[in-house]
Amino acid sequence: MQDYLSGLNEQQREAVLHVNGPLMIVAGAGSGKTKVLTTRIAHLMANGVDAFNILALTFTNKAAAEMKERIQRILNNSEARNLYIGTFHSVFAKILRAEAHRIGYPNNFTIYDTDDSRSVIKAVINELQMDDKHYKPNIVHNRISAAKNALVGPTEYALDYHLQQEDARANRPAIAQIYAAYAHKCFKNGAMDFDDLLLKMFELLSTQPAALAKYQSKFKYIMIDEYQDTNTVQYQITKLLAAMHENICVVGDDAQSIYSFRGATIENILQFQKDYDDVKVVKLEQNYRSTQSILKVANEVINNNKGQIPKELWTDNKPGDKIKVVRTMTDNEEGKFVADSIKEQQLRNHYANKDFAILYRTNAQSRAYEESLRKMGIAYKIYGGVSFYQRKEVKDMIAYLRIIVNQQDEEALKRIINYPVRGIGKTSIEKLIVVANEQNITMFEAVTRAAEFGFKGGTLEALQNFATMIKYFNTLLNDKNAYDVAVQVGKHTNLVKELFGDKTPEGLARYENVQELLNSIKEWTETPDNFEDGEVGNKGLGAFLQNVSLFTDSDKDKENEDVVKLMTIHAAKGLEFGCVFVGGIEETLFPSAMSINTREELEEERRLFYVAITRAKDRLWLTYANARYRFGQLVQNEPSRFLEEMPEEFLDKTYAGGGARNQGMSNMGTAFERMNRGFGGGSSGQTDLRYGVPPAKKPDNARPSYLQPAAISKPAVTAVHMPSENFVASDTSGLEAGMRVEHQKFGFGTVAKVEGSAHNPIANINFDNNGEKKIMLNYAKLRIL
DNA sequence: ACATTGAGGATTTTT
DNA sequence: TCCTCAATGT
Repeated sequence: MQDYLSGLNEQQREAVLHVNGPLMIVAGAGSGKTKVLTTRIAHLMANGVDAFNILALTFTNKAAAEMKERIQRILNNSEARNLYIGTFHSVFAKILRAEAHRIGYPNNFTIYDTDDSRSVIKAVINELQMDDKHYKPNIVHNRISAAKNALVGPTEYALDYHLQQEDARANRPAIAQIYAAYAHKCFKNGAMDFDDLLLKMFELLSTQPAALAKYQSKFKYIMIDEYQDTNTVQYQITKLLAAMHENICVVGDDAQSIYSFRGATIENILQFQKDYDDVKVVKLEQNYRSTQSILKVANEVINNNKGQIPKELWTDNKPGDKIKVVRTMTDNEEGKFVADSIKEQQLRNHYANKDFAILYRTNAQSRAYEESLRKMGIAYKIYGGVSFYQRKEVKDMIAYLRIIVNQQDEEALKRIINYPVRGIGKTSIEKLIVVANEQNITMFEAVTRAAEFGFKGGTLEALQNFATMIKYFNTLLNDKNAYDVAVQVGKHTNLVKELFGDKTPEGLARYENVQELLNSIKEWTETPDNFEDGEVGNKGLGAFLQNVSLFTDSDKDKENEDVVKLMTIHAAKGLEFGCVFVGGIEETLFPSAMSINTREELEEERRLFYVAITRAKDRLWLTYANARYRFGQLVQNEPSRFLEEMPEEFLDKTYAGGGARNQGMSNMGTAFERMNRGFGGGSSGQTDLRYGVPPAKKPDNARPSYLQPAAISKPAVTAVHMPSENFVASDTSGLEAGMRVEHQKFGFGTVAKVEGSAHNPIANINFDNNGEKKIMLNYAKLRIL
């Protein structure tokens, strides 16, 4: 075992060594939080605590896997695999898989993801004869989800005066009714949605004393990461679980709370000290990640929020470059600037692709970056967006697996009963649903007893064949693992064959996706699990499905792929990158137009901005566009108010694209004008004139100037030049052929020509003593004589 | 029963 | 702009 304490600073060590009693760790961005958590768990285990008695709740599965691995490395054994470590959702799903029968659910319950939930809600709305144009499923779902996260059940919802007023005011008075019907339908389907995983866990603990006692005594030590992002249910559950031993350690940073839309309440972390007696508080304030400039800017920004837990992040790291604040004309030029800058940084500072991240507020912004990166031939990967498991073909396959395991699952049944096409049309399906409701049986039972309900001829035959097939698959569950069953399903249903037959590029991709799903099932089947309490490494289909609904794309991320990463700021939480670009720092986008109505909303946007800034280790770019396409239309945006909250002395403000060069202050208009339109000018017609020159379009296949050999190979300096005493770098935006200039190293010379892209101009200069050189104007210091 | 076409709506963030 | 849903035709 390593000497795991030696690499810790004083506060970190304090947090690791305080193992008994409640502990709150306030961990600033980049302060070594994960290190403390993993070391603390390792320390517990090294001192005889059984891994089975430790519960660690993280924000993502990836974080959990990483922690497990680090603990394993510290302890140098495989005990860590016995830890209960994972997201709230996955840990509770696992527990519920053993306990669900206690609260009336089948243990092999299905987990509905967001799409499934919406689809069920839509069906419920239609069955209630309501209009799904007015009761939009996602609005209704958000409302129900918020209620569940606040521990408000359908009955309480219907009786709550304020909620009813709100719904009435929004002209959606029937939400309570839909909520009740939805909850009932999920129950009937033997299914839980994401929120139910928390809600039903709470129900289990609060209504089943035996279950409560079991898990209270089991989890002697509890750790919760990202505590600032927990919601009411999560809070109540952990309170119940920790009540017996009170060895609860929460880690969080109120400045990074960015999930209130999911019901998270910052109160949980602010209140922690009042919830338990003798809470030990440790603050981790030394940042090991970012340069001083980045940290200064971040601190300054977050100080605009009220009611923070007082703390001051500091660092021993080098000062670092100023933060580049770059304005472009359009979102496309923003994308181009970012791609150009990445290439440039790679050549100048030898960064690899994986050192870069492009972060944005909304997923829709990714397209412009994608296009530019593709044009430049830079490898990239987008995180988030439509996940692998949300693709139609993947969901179809999984729907088969779901109905095989749980025949109550009507949602899965509806999805595949006629896919691939087997002659069971819309009319028949509707009839089945009506029959099922009338007879109070499941839809699948209606299928198996189709003859009793007046189905005839081809339709009856199709239904019977379908039922026989599903029942056959079901018999396989007893002695076959998940992979073998899945392969059988692929064969017998013609699902794989059908996709294979489609030779269009999209069809090919779909086929590959299904193959990839099969591969991942195989991989899962072959990976050993933790063996515990009779739950002996179950590799059946049921166990697989429990896992799959909670997978996200970032979980299967190959850490070492050398690609530029694109993701939303939310998805970037907890990650760090050498170079970070944050795009779209504009009013209505960031802060989002939806979040400027209350102080709380605005402060959350600011925290989000803070999270974005603090992802960067070395270099940070903040970009914004004058105008961007939205629904196919070009709309103007003001620069974000957040830009004005940053201290000028750490900023390097430039323009890019649109034919404009780096502009000195002299061209920026009067102080009054600047103050009244924010930095860089807003949308006034006058400003636009300055950019009226069409950008010098070069053909797409043109080699970027900095790829030309002369720009890469380092020219040998033949004659050293001592700069003149009055050497001051000039604004080179107006540099033209024929001008006389002085360079710090190469001395005096004459400009032969100016070339290169608009925001990365390169001058060819004939130096008197050093011959012709290509000089990048954005970086070289030149004095115009 | 199924494919094609056209209109209309969508963008906040996620387990 | 692009995607989804509903109506229409075969």
